[in-house]
Amino acid sequence: MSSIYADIIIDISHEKLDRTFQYIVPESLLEKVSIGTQVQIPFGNANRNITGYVIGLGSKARYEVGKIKAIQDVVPMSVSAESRMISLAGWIRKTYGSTMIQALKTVMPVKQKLREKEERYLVLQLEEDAAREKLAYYQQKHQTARARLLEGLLEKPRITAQEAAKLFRTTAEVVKSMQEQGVLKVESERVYRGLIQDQEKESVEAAVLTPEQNQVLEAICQEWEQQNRPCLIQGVTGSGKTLVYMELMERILKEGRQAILLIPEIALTYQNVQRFFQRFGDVVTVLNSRMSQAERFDQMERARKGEVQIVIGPRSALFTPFPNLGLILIDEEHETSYKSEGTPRYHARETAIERARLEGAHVVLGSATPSMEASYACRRGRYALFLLQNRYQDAVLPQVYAVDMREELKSGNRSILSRPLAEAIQKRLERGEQSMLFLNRRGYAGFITCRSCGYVVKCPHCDVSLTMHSDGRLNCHYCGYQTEALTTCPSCGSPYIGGFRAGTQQIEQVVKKQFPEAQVLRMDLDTARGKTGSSDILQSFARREADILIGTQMIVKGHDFPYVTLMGVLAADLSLLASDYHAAERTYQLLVQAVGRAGRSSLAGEAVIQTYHPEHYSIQAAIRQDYDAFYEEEISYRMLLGYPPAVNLMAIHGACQSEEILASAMEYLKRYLLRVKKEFKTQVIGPAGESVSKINDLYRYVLYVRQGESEDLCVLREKLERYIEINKGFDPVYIQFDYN
DNA sequence: AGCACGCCGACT
DNA sequence: GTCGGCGTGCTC
Repeated sequence: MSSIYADIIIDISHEKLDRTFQYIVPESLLEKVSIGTQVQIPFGNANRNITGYVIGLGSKARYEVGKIKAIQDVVPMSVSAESRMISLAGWIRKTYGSTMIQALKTVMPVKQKLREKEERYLVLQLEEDAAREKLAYYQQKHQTARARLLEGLLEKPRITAQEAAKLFRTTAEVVKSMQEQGVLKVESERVYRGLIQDQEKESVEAAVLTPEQNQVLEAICQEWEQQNRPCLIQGVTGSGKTLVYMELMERILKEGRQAILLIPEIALTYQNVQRFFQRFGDVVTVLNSRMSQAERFDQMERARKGEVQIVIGPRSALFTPFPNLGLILIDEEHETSYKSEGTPRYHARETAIERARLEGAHVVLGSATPSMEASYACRRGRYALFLLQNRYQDAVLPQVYAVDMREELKSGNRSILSRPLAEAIQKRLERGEQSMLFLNRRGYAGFITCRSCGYVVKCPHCDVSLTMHSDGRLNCHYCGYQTEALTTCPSCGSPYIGGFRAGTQQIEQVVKKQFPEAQVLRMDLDTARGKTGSSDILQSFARREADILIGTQMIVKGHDFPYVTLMGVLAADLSLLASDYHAAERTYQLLVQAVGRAGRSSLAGEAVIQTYHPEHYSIQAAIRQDYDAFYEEEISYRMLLGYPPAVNLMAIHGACQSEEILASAMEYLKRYLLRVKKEFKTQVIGPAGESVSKINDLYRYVLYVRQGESEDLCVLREKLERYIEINKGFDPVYIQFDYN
């Protein structure tokens, strides 16, 4: 009978120990040891007793068997935040496929950065004379390491431990003995960084809920007590979801538990979180991606110690180590930023639900345009659905018109602005109201093509069209490659080569030309650079310093401008052209969001949607603001074509420098999949080149596995991982798995 | 991180 | 000899 071995990570924060060690699980502990268990183990030459965490179990030894020691003891019922987070990492590993170390690093960004946050300073404690004397003594005694350090300290009496170690090659022992001799002192700075200036908690403006909001609130609390399914609040823009969130938080806080609010990165602005500061004061903290690792870690530490009760932040805030987590709220649940792009490719919604399950917390999702996944789950009874249908203070939804750009072209208008939209802008200018123009997507605009032969200029490293900037240079959005503008077509030599479609910059030029008297602001990735770039532009617009704001996605997310009464959507259907199955969903969501920006106050709003496909159901549904109609159309389409959420889909991404090796590797995978197919009732599609088939000189292929019913895809993935590991031929190929 | 081991100059 | 400090390498 063979032993069971456990992979254990040591609870010491040092790069050298940032890996697993294998230990034998003694038979007496077999029952008690599982992934996430906290254990006592002998470590090092002296077998000193330290704590570790089990992050994997297996029956084969990867180390000289005689040298593997045994686990000493299991720490009983370890309820520490760590061990719960390790269980969560285990789930992420199993569900999304990655190594345990990678999963741990997403769940605990702590470990590897721990050293950076604690700035330890070495401070000279002696007077100059005494120090010189000591230095002479060290030199005379040939205590070279101490002499080096002391000499350094005489130059600069306060130095970080890190710097000292690098400059004078000191070791911990030297520092320790000099500290004991009273030559120097170790000061560790424990100042929390990344705090938003403390905000006075305002004398409780008694939050008055509308009857509808109150009803939803009570219904959710009831659900918590009964089935505790994830709750989805589907509320039209301006229905006051935030108020409901705050009430829910209030109740959780009263129970002595903590809450996490996830919001999309792009909506993380000061004005959006200010309301939470006003209501809850300094028990709230905000994380964002502009913060350094160290700053974020400090805030996580405060949460762990119970100094804060509410954390607001993007996807990664989901892993805040609260001692007694009660509620996870996910605002704008449909946003794509909740899906991780790196490894592991976890989804915040699913991961939140798992974390809540592990810790006995609640999950509440909110959106005006829920993802197909969430709505599907509601209709299947896996989530509970709550509706908020009335806009706050009786604001009315804007009037929405679609303009068929084909008709415009037929009647001789070749401008980017249709005549109805131009007229509407003119009216706003006369009335002193504001307009916003939303261009559906940067990157689709500004292709360089030859009008003679149709050649499209592409990046030599990536299979992506280059886009032209205002200085005439050509840019690749994937790898950053830049080149001079072309004057003749490299393919046919024709001089008729140039920009074709409009980007935000071109629209700005057209608008300025057509409305010379108007003040125009533009906001896109170029103008919104830097820490304050985007909020400067938005604030300036909010102060009515401009009449027209032109921008990409950024301008339609969560900002309220009371004097905006017109929203013009240019190229509404560009996102329909994207080649993945989310195209219609994205289009609908963007349009509804854009339309919702107009007329958020007593002034009546209007939205004009310019499109080449006015008959498409996503555009039709957006015009009528009819979510259910959109959902029904879309879900039947997904069922028909076998796309998620109706069907489970797993993508296997392969990348390799050699196209040949990649192609044959993917072919092998396919054959393997077909062999095990009967067992799993799957359908295999591909392999095919990705929509962007080459990035940074790596070729990329994708293979899809489709599966109707159960969660067998995970099992299949694990089988594949084993198959790939065994066969050396896959070594030069990067393979990544992705769900839905 | 903490510990042992081998190395080296200094002191009894 | 042997003591105390230094530098290196290892920890399942």
